[in-house]
Amino acid sequence: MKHNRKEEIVIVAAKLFKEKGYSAVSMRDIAQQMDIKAASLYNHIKGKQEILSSLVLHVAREFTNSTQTITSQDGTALQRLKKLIEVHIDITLHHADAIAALNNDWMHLDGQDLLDFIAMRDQYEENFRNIIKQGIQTQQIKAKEPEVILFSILSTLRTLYLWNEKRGKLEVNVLKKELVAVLISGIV
Amino acid sequence: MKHNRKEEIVIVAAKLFKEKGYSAVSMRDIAQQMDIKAASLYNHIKGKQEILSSLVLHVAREFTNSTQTITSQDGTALQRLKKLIEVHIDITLHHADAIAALNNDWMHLDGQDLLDFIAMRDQYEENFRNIIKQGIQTQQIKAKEPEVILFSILSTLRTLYLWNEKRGKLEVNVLKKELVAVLISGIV
DNA sequence: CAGTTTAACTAACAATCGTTAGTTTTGTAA
DNA sequence: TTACAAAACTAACGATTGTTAGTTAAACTG
Repeated sequence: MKHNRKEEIVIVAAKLFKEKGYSAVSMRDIAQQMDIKAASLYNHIKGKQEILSSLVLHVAREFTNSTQTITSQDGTALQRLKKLIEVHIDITLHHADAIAALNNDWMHLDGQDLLDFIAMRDQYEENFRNIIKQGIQTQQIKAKEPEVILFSILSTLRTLYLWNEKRGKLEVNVLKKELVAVLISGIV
Repeated sequence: MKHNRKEEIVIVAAKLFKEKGYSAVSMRDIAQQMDIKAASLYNHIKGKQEILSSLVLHVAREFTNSTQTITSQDGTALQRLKKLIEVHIDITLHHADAIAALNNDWMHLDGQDLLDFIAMRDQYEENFRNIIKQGIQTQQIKAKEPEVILFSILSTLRTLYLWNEKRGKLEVNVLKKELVAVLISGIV
């Protein structure tokens, strides 16, 4: 099956991208990690760009779909926000390496892929922003600057992939509970 | 003065590094942005590595020194935490581009520079961690998992450089006040 | 077993990389 | 104006980059 081998390449590449970034990883680096020669990679993929766009767009779509689902179902702003945080944690734990590329290497996407990514990212943020605004309107959330709240929560969620390793003993459900509590109720 | 020209190079390079990352920016890119040829850069700097280490180590030292100062002065954990957030905001607003490199390109440092950076980063995190633990002991801070609190606040602060541009109208002191409130007291 | 596809290989390409050497221009001080 | 230093230039280097062409060995399919 071609698919398996291609997926292997993407997974291996993601690990390397996470450590050094897209530009600092050569096709020969990726090949070496798979115990083949660089030219052999091209039996399975079109080029380096395809590896990146496979990685980034796939996980970007997951985020976009999840957010759409949450905002289409009913629930208070706070319930939605909690769900959003939990979903973000789930996706991060399943695709830690891909999320590194999504965070740090998206700007190396080309042409339509780049436009698609930016559109998805903007839509995701807009959904997030609307939930917060809704929460402020219904007075579930303090009337702080919405952008500060959005930025604060989103920063934490986006960097979660880095802390996933250190997490170690912390159970997923405990992590969810603690993080939801800290982000929503603060620390005092 | 040699110093001025070298600083110009570092500033220009920082802006490019922020957009595409250290590895994706060539010496020719930097030179072009300064309207000179790449070879001319070497009249002022030793090489590409020196640009990176100037950028990263300088601002890393600022963070380390500020944290040391805060922990050496007396004050409750919460007062220290507040001060730490404010100082972090100040440094970020003054060195937004350098912080991009510090966050994303530190792994491309070489030899002793890399070791020095890691040591400073670890020390910074350890100081931060101790303040939080102190706060939990004195019951100023909720008895949540310290690592989750540390990770959450630090993620937000480290990503602040990205939101600095969008901040736009938001006054520095307003930003400080809002962010301190959100990070410490939560949003409900 | 024969025929065909899959996936590896070697070799090489044009482009670009960081950097060096040697030279010329520019600016300043006597 | 002459002398010197600073800072630009041209040209080129060896290494590495992503990628292609052509070939060979292994693995299915009839």
